[in-house]
Amino acid sequence: MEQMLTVAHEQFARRGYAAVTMDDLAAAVGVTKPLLYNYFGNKERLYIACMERAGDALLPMIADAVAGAAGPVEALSAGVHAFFDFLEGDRAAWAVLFDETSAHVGAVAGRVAEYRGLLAQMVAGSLLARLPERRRAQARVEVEALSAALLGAAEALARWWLASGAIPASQAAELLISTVEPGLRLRSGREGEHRSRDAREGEHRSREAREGERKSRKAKEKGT
Amino acid sequence: MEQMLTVAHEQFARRGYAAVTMDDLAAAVGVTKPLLYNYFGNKERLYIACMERAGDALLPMIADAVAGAAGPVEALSAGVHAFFDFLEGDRAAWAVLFDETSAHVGAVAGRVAEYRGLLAQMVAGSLLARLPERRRAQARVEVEALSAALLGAAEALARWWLASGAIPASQAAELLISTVEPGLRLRSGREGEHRSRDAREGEHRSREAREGERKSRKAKEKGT
Amino acid sequence: MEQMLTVAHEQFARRGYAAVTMDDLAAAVGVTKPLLYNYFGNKERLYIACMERAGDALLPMIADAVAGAAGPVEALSAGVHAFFDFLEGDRAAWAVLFDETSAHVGAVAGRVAEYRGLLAQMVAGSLLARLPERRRAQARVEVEALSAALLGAAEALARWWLASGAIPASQAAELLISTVEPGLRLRSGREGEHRSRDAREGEHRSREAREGERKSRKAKEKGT
Amino acid sequence: MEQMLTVAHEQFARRGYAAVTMDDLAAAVGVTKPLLYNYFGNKERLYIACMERAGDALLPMIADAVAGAAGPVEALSAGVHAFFDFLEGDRAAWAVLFDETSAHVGAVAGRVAEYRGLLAQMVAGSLLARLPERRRAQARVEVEALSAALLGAAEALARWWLASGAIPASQAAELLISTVEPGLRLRSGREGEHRSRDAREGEHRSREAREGERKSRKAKEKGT
DNA sequence: TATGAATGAGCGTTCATTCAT
DNA sequence: AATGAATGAACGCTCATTCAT
Repeated sequence: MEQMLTVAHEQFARRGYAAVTMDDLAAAVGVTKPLLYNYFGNKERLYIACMERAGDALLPMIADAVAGAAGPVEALSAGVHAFFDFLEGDRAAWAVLFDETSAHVGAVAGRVAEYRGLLAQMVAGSLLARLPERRRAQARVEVEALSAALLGAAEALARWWLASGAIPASQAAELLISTVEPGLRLRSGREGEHRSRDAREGEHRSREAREGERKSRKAKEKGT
Repeated sequence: MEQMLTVAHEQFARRGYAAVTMDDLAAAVGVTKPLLYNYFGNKERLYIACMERAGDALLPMIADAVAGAAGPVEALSAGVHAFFDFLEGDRAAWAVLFDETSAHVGAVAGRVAEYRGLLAQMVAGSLLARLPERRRAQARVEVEALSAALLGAAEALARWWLASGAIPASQAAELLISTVEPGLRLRSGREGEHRSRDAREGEHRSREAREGERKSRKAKEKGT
Repeated sequence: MEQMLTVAHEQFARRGYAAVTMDDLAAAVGVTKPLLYNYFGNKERLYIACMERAGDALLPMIADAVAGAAGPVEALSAGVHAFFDFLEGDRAAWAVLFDETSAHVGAVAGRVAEYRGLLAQMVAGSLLARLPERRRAQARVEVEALSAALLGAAEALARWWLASGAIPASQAAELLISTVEPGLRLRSGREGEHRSRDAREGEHRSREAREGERKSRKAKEKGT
Repeated sequence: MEQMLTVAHEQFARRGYAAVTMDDLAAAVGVTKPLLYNYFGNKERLYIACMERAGDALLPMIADAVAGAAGPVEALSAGVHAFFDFLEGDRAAWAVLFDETSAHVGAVAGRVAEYRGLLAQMVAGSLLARLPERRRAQARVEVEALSAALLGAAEALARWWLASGAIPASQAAELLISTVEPGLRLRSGREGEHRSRDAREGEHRSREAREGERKSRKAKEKGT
């Protein structure tokens, strides 16, 4: 059962949903097709099971990273790093979660959207947290758009990174963060309009601090 | 012939390459399958024809916009705006050009990669233009990564925009531009060596520090 | 019209009836399909037209050769030589006349059978001519069988000769003639009752002997 | 599985490779197409399977018959009889093995050629066995041609016999044998240099005479 | 007379899915 | 709990053939 998922995951990730047949899978796992159907019902549900295993590993990782961050800036950084760390750990997981080959397949599309939505919410949450309460409502749409864009950037960068392998995952993450961070800061500043010079400077300082926090928090988790 | 492409384009965009059958297309166009084959040879080539029509409309638009810009900043802005203007004019074009449903289909994959590559080159060109000659070579990899990320952001934002339609295209474009612009400016400044010594050292230090921390953490994990 | 036939003939001969499409033919001739259909009605009839051109050239050649021969022996020789001369002059003609790729195609089969039948009749005529009037009726079936066998030998030898080209056509013809001539002479002699009693008995004996040997050997095998 | 082959064999034999569709076969067997594909992969391979069943039955029968023969004369006789015995046992087998309807179909052509080649080799072996060692090399080409002719005669006679059924199989076999035997004996004698000078000259003369007659007659025709 | 444009019918093949055991 | 055997439903593609002009 566990091995079925593992093998299926690997196959889907490498060759895409449509290109993998149930015969292939059965042969690769070393069981017969009816067994696959007994366990997973149909191909879609098998794929979704793979997705969920990956999603249920990725989302908490990011959620924890974000939740453990001291402020919005740190949350973004921690989230992106968590994302690339995850990829580094399981390159295939990514492909199953976000490969759009399956995006048009009925039941799968919903599930993919769901995961994307959860991620987007988390990103949006981070972004909104930068804003003072009273601005949030009116900025919600823009934040939604920015979340989508941010996720898209992360996905595309991840794809590039997986394909080229030219730089370390953390460097890729840093690249993305450092590119959007100033813009986001300006935006929240503008939207917030009330930040003191101190806060801005403090931001600079607190970035290093946050990194440290993130790192130490993760270390603790392992110990758990 | 033109109508065939139009209808096929619309179908592919809406339902994805794999989900559209030649029978569907023939029925939708109001002709018979053999006619489709007479004109386009096979399904792949029909899809590619749709893609090319879209690509050959999109690429020059962006290229012109970028070429006509006064400087790097304006180029980015003009390019992104051109991209969203294009989408506004033909929403489906986008999906056919970048829907990954077809990415695993032999001959199509190459063509998709080609268009993506051209776009990425254009973006990379804009980004590199910010750098003084002698820094370009060593920054090339990072620029490649940034191009991928930027395109990903634009694609994702476009997808969101097409799905929600909540804001005007130009506003979506502006959102993306204003988010990445400051970061890109900082980067090119830094890489261009025109920054104050302080800024360079500060950034440099904190970056190395973070990297170092993360690395040591990961090393420890391995030991576990 | 004449060129159509020529090109079609060449195509059919080289690639076989089924493998040649009307599109191929139209393209090879340099006209459009409807023209082909105007002239020949359909593919079958076009093929038959090719066959007839070849058959109407081959049959008279052989008929003349046979008719001009001094006696039965010479008739056989002249016929076989005429056959191979014909092949030497137009190698493709052969393939269209006797390629069995088309043998199962309705209307063609009949026409092929017709030509074969005419040839067989001519051969049978030669063979029967060796027999005195009153024996002909009772030998008719055997003569029919021999005709078929002889034609088959000639066809197969022709195929081999066309493929290998190892010896001149006349030598191939001579090979066939010299191999069957003695047997046919013996046969007509025997049937004609002009053979000495010794010859008849000798032949008879060896025949029974061979039969006996064969049968007993088979019986032994069964016991194994 | 066995029944599939049997039915397919019968269909192919009766209607030819091209005329039989997989749908026909499935319906005739009483199963569905996918099952056919499960077992045989594709149409070609199914046909080849039929051929092999026939070939693997025919070849050993002939090989054994030839091998068990006392001398060259007996080998020929035994071989031809084995061939017709085989046909008598399974009339359809023949058609599948040698029907040229399939000769142009890629993978099949090779297999057909293979079987023909094996048979031809056996025949050629019998014929060569008649010759003294030192003559074999130079006679090889003629023997090849004779093998082809002999096989062609047997095939054609078989076709005639299957179609007419006018005489017993063994009589058909005997007819062929008695027709070629004397000629082959003469040939091996001549090549073996054991013939009397008279016989050789007589043969030689009549041969040249025939050639001369033929040639001059043709020359006259041209002048007409 | 000749064609550009179009099609009806069917073929080989595949795949997710399901019984009977 | 697991399978060997089987299938319904399409799918991409081709070909001989025919109108409208």
